[in-house]
Amino acid sequence: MTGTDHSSDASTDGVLAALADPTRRRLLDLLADGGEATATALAERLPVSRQAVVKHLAVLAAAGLVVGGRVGREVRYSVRPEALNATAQWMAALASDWDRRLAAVKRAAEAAAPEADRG
Amino acid sequence: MTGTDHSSDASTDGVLAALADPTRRRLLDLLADGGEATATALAERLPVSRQAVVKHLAVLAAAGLVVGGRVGREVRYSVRPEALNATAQWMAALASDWDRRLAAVKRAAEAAAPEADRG
DNA sequence: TTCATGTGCAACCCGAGTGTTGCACATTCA
DNA sequence: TGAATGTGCAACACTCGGGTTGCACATGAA
Repeated sequence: MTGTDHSSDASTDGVLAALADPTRRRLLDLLADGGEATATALAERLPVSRQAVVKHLAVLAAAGLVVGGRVGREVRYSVRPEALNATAQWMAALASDWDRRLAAVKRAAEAAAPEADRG
Repeated sequence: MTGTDHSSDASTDGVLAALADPTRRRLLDLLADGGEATATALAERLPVSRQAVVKHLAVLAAAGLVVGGRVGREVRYSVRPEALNATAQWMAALASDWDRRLAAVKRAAEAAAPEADRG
């Protein structure tokens, strides 16, 4: 029962699912590079239709990775680092947790049998 | 052209895809907690069949997140932190990259129009 | 050898996600 | 006002991932 459950984290869940798709990562890259862009403009730089881009942006927005604001008749999207930062930290914590446990297991094994059994 | 393409990273790609699924995250948690386990044992602690677990473990192994070794007639899986660490760092780098760009954009905007246009 | 346990492989089902197209609505500009 | 541009919504097709079941094969124990 050393368990700290990392498997179900409401906010990171959406971020991980969003980042799993290559097209969405590409969108994030374009947005991070350009600072701001509309779905129509982004679609011109990708091999998919505008509607596909819109759907991807909706997923990214739901995950908190981007935010879109209306300016006149267009909707400009931009990147939002907070959610990504949070997930990066979650991941780093998980990794160090694994390291901790593995080190503990290794120590236990060595303590139980230094080189062979010793009576 | 400030672009540093984070969107297509061969190794992180698999890790992100692997982590996108809740059942796989749960598996990783069980493995990190128990240190080592077989697919059959893991299936008993999850609401899915052994075969489903086997498939998930294959995905995790392909991503480098777990490794399985045969011991007699059973295959024991354990967690491997390296790939996770690498992806966590990739993600942190991406996040700080976003921060950098956004800060630059903000400075540029403020420099261009301190409070209003000034001729 | 016989039985139990654990794994491997294959076929199959099903839902969700990705992508498309078509059209209606909104906004800007001539 | 009308034309151009951009967005929103809906229906549809298709693939793929997650899950299941069934059975064959391998290994350890009695």
